[in-house]
Amino acid sequence: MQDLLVGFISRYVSLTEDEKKAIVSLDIFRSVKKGTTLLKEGQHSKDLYFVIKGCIRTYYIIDGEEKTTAFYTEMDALTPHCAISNAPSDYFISAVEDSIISVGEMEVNIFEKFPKFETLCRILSEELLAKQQINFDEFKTSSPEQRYLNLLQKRPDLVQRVPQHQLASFLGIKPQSLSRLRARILEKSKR
Amino acid sequence: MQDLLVGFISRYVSLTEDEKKAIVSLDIFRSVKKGTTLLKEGQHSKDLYFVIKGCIRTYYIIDGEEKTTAFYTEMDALTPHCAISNAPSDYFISAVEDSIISVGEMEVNIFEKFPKFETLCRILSEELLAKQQINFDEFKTSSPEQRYLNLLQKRPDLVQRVPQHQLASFLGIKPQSLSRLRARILEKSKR
DNA sequence: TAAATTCGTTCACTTAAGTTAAGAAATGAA
DNA sequence: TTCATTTCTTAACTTAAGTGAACGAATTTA
Repeated sequence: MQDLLVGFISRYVSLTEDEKKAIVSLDIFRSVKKGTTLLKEGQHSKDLYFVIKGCIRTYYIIDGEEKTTAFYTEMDALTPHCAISNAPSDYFISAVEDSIISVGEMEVNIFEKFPKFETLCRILSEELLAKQQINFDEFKTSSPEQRYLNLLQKRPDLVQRVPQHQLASFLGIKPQSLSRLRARILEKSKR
Repeated sequence: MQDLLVGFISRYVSLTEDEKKAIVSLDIFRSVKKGTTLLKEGQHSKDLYFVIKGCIRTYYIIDGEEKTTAFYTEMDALTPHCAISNAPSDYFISAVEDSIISVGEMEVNIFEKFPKFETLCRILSEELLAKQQINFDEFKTSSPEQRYLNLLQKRPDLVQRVPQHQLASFLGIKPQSLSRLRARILEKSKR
């Protein structure tokens, strides 16, 4: 299981045997049940998450309503804002399915101890920023229906494994609108 | 003018006099007229931009229509995807106003020559990623009207200095809808 | 297993954005 | 300065999302 994490990191920076051992010893592997909350709004935490198996999500609670903004599945890394900004978190993180995750700690002087880790973080942030930018641009420039069809192409698994009402807020609409939109698409494809 | 760039960088990493000189000598300051295109779709470029004065924007052309996705004003840094991914750009960058920008080059071994530059890039990417994430989340969880009111709070200058049709696509709507929405808000505030 | 809650869908109705078109105002170029 | 183009607004109509409610299905929990 540790190999997956080491393998993931090795795609970005080459690691010595010692470094591999250090990572494995630093990281804790946690098995979490569906619905478990890993981080709550208002909490401080320096934890970084890497999904080995399963699915976790981030969501806000606005006017008592859950607004899911992101899903993280196998081989996805999640760095909560509060881990780098040391402000309290303004969102929640919880498990969509039974999952196995690796939880790392954001230590104060980690970059001095492991300069390679800074390179890894730079590359990951840059890559993520680029992806995020593209996602945002696509979101802005398309309608809810297009966004749903786009999701079907890019992350077909999500549509299957995630509850519809969570998907809806991820797409920026209400659950009823997602239902209707799907019925509309089905209707079109019949004709 | 160089001081602004050095000052900006100094907020993130401390610089020696030699490093300051190196930055100033590496960077080119360009004065660009309103409407000038700095980067076109399909082009390859390793240029990084830092806005000293004025405003530049990124936009896609989709079905012959311009879709503005971001604005960069004083003290904003813009790292185009193509500069880090070495794929051709899929968007345009152009000046909204007459602007003065600093154009840096993304060199191959820059991080080996200047380890501090890697720290700078990591911090900037992390910070930007966090901001971007929050922006995206806010966008998803609010209506066009809320987004416009939000923009009025957060970047009131943009609403003044940027053409309405560019603002509209930035808000994810059509120019006509923005006009109507503004009229609606005005109507509400009267009553 | 039974009751209670949550979830997904459908419906009717309301609200707001997209679309097409037209005209006025501002801007830029000859 | 004048003409042409672009930009902004308004309007009428169309389309789709929000809202509130209802109901069956699925899932939890007692």
